[in-house]
Amino acid sequence: MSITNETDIDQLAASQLNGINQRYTKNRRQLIEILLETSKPITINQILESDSKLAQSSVYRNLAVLEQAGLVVKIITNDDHAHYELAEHILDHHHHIICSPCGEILDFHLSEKIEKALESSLKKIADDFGFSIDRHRLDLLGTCGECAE
Amino acid sequence: MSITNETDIDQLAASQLNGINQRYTKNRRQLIEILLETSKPITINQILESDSKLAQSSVYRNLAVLEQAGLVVKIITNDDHAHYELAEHILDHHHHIICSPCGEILDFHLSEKIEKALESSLKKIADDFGFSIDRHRLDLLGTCGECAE
DNA sequence: CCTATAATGAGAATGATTCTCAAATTAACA
DNA sequence: TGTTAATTTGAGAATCATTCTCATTATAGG
Repeated sequence: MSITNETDIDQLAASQLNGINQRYTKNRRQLIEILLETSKPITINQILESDSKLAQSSVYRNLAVLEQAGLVVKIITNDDHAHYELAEHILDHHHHIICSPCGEILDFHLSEKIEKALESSLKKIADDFGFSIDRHRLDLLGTCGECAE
Repeated sequence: MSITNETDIDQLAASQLNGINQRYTKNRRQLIEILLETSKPITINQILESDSKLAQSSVYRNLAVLEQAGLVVKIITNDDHAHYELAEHILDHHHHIICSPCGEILDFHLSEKIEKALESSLKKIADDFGFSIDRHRLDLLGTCGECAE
């Protein structure tokens, strides 16, 4: 499942924002667009560089709102600078491969078979711990080819 | 593989610190001890509360050194406050179940079968991306029983 | 026991993120 | 299409976890 049609995303965004009593404003729409154009998670600084008209404080605030609405996911690594990308029901379920030296993050997919096995395993574990689970995340930490040279 | 004997850990710590030209001092030993006593990842504040004689700046500095030496792992969630625990060759390979509301982190284990399947999958993926991998991490994000009430 | 080198502690500095508040925008309705 | 009330915005100040500084203390190795 993955949404690529612009209108669909706008409707979805408006609806999910509405669900938490927030408006789908021009600024918020622009953030969604920027994230759509990028194929990998990006930092606030990268967002600011991509359009100098954006106000830093608004970007922070709006990404937080979009995250609350479930439209955007904030990715924290051991690096400073959080990264942001669209939620999985807009992109699709995937995981992250992270280069520790340079901080770059790329998306990868697990085979459906392993993903399924993992999920059922995790469900059982969550039950044992008395947790209700929102999501899982799987990261590969290492060094990219460029940084290794 | 898991080390519980105190002497063994001291030898290991001394050796790994020595490997990066660092000493196994009383402060660093105490941090290792505190982490050994705790069965789950803890924050710097929790460490400071457990012994008021510890200097905050030294704890930060020494945890960073212990991390470089490969003795300690720093865990970043979406919460503020990083958590720390002993490295996997001292404890054992495991993953984290995180309560988003309260920030608590607990350890869990995957069945050996799934863990193996996952690892071989990840190895292939890393190759495809031209990455060399240090480790992987798998987190379950949700709400613990207590926070759900 | 000396000496050179590394570690410590207290507090200052840093920097990503959050907060504040006046101005601009928007939604809803007449 | 105006009017009004409520929300969002932007610029800069404030916050706070973490890192840095530097004088003092501890350590290793002769």
